[in-house]
Amino acid sequence: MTSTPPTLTSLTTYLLAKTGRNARARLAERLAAREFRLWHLSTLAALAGSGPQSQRELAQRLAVHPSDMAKLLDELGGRGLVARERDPADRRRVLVTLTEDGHAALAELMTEAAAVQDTVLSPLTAPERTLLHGLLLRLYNADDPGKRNGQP
Amino acid sequence: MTSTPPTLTSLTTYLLAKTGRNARARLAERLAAREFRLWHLSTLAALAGSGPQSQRELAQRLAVHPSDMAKLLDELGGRGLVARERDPADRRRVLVTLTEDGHAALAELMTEAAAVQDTVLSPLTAPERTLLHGLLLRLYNADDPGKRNGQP
DNA sequence: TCCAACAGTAGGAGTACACCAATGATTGGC
DNA sequence: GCCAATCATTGGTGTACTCCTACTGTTGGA
Repeated sequence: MTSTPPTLTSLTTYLLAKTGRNARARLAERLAAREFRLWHLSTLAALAGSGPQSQRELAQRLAVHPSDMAKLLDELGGRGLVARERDPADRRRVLVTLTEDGHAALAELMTEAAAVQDTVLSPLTAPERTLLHGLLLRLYNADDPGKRNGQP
Repeated sequence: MTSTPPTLTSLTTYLLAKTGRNARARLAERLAAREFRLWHLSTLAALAGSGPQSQRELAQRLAVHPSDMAKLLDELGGRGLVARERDPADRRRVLVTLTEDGHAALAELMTEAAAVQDTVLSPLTAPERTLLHGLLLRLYNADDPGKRNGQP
């Protein structure tokens, strides 16, 4: 009875938006159980991936407003997951580093993410998943620069 | 420290969420230029796809709160895109029908949606698009019933 | 005939998100 | 040494969403 109008399901982008939002919501839910939000995961991952960097860089990389990045790092810093210290070379900047606990937390959260992914992708076989990943990656990379700030 | 830093793009679900949200935002933008929102499109499509029906049915089908559906239909009705008349068989219900103008509007909006889709999927070849559509459709159908109300 | 259940409506609450403006500290170029 | 530009931070704004509650009609069964 709750069938979606065929008009909409014929749009690939509709399916993309829906399934994406579903995955996102599921992960957000599990992160919330650990008092985390999606941005926290993204931020930790960015730090692990690109090393210590200034808040400005971090904000730009994640396309977050600098003021929001400050708040995010307050939260992560308060839990000891990141360390903030003034850049001795330029004391305006704050160098953000992932702590040991930060690495550990990131690993945990990524495990959660993998679990969610396993659920969401369960209808697909392993080779199909790789295929999907490849296709999406190409879309993602072409996603390009209409940079409004945005989602984690 | 053998660990390669976990990257977000290695998560298929991350790509899914990102690209989906991108597509969604692009469409929303174009609809906004015509004073429409995504729910309007979904609602019109549902009416076209499943024929005249009560507001309750419509709300359930789209997973919108009934009170919000009332507001949506106010807007669509005010523009002459849907007609609302009491069901003579059960005067509590209101039967919602797509008008001529409603069909026309739906066609226009679907054209917009197709245009957006063409942009978003531009990195893929035609057979790849069909492939992607098939995979997503399977994810979508398995998406299943954890029905919180939600997104258009 | 009465009443519990249901359909639709109006108004508003709560939340999450992206954004902005003002402030203080610091820098580099002149 | 001075000044415009830069970085971080604070506090607050606007806007969508989603949800809830109370109220009006209406129905079908006891």
